[in-house]
Amino acid sequence: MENQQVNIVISPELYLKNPESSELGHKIVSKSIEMIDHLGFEDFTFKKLGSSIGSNESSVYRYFESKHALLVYLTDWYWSWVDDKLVFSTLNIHSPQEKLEKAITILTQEVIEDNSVSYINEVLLNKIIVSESSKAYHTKAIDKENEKGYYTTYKRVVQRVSDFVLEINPTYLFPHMLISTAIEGAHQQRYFSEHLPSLTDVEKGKDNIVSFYTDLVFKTIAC
Amino acid sequence: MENQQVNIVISPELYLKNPESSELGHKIVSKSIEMIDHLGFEDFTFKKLGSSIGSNESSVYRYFESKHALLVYLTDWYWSWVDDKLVFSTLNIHSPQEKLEKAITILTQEVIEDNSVSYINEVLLNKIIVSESSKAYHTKAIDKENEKGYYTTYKRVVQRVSDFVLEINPTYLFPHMLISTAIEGAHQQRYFSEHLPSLTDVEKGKDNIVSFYTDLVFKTIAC
DNA sequence: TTGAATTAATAGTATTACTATTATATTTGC
DNA sequence: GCAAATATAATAGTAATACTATTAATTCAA
Repeated sequence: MENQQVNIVISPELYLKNPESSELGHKIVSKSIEMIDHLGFEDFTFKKLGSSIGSNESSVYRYFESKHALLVYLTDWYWSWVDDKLVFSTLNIHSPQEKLEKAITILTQEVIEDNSVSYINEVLLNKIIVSESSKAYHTKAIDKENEKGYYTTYKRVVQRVSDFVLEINPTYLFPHMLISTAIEGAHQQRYFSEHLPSLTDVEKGKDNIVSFYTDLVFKTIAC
Repeated sequence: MENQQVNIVISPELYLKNPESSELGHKIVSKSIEMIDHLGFEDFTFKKLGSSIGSNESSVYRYFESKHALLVYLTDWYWSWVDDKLVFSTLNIHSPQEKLEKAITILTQEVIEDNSVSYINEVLLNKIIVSESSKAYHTKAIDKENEKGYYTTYKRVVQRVSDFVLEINPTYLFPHMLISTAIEGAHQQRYFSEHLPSLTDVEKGKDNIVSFYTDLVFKTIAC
């Protein structure tokens, strides 16, 4: 899986000019991931980004209409990448149980390898998803953005894994709630384990999050 | 329960001047809840708040050192209120199962009555918790703020209900993860049901969220 | 009634999140 | 190989934000 060829295509609604189409675009995406991870989304600005890639603010604005739009782009990229991993790694699994288990692992594990796409650090991107991505959809413009298709990739991921749930238990009534709870919950628990550990039961050095959500999902859908 | 006398005391770290100590303080808290619900946290400003209560920006700053500090205050107030409800409504329940069920209901249900504290609209405050409260702790200053005790009330709520879990199953290893997953998950599902419904299985007119999380928790802790 | 404290009014600052304009490169079609 | 189109850089500017500081007016309390 480490050498899987990924070919992620992002919907044109999510940018003004495709950052994949130029060297500057690559730098914008690459450096923004580093800077958002390092500064946090609030303190990250296009001015700082521009100057740290030897360019400037207005050039960044030719690619993304706002800071928020860039965060949505990064989030969508992440979910496209995860969806690819899901498809690829469940392709040859026939047992529905094994398939679901694999999917939950992919959705809840920490990303520790960075080797899929040259100019995107997937480890840092995963950290951004954990600590900043909820800001992408907690906005007053959510309904308008949803209509424009900003969140379709994430919905596709939830739908895909919900379908695995239904393969195991076709009568289970809440597969989407269960899977979105596991996805968002795992991110939250990762954030809590680092900053508010008394809200979790994560032990130093151990990663209980994957097994916690695997257990939770299988117990919940059992007949 | 509707007429329970609530007496919520907020830790002095969470304000500069106690908003409970003056009429202006009441107005600040009261109106900020309305305005954050209406405008969203990003578009809410102390300038707008000041002028809409017939006062001004700098007077608001005498109570709260920043917009963010006010959100943390409101969040803490909410959890103090919920903790009060938890204690009060489980006091006379002896069965651990019933106690936990009651607690999960309190934590995951939508607030639909506003009658506890005159100048605080609990219905709107609950809506703010659902759509804005994650911004309170997703900040680069989280560790410093945690040290100052900004999030102790929330932790107390999670601890209290985790203890109910352990009364039922003393060998269950992840009570905090389970309860914080249920709390945050319920808020998330409420938000999704309104804005990204395909991530949920909530049907119009029905409130599946309470029963979904009750079922999930009890199945997960069963031996 | 004096003085302390609270609040209101005003002004000011650095920064942000943009938009607009122009100049200079770079690429591309012919 | 060159003109035309396009991309980028540089600069400037704007309205708003998130504050701080100062002073004046009002209220409260001994």
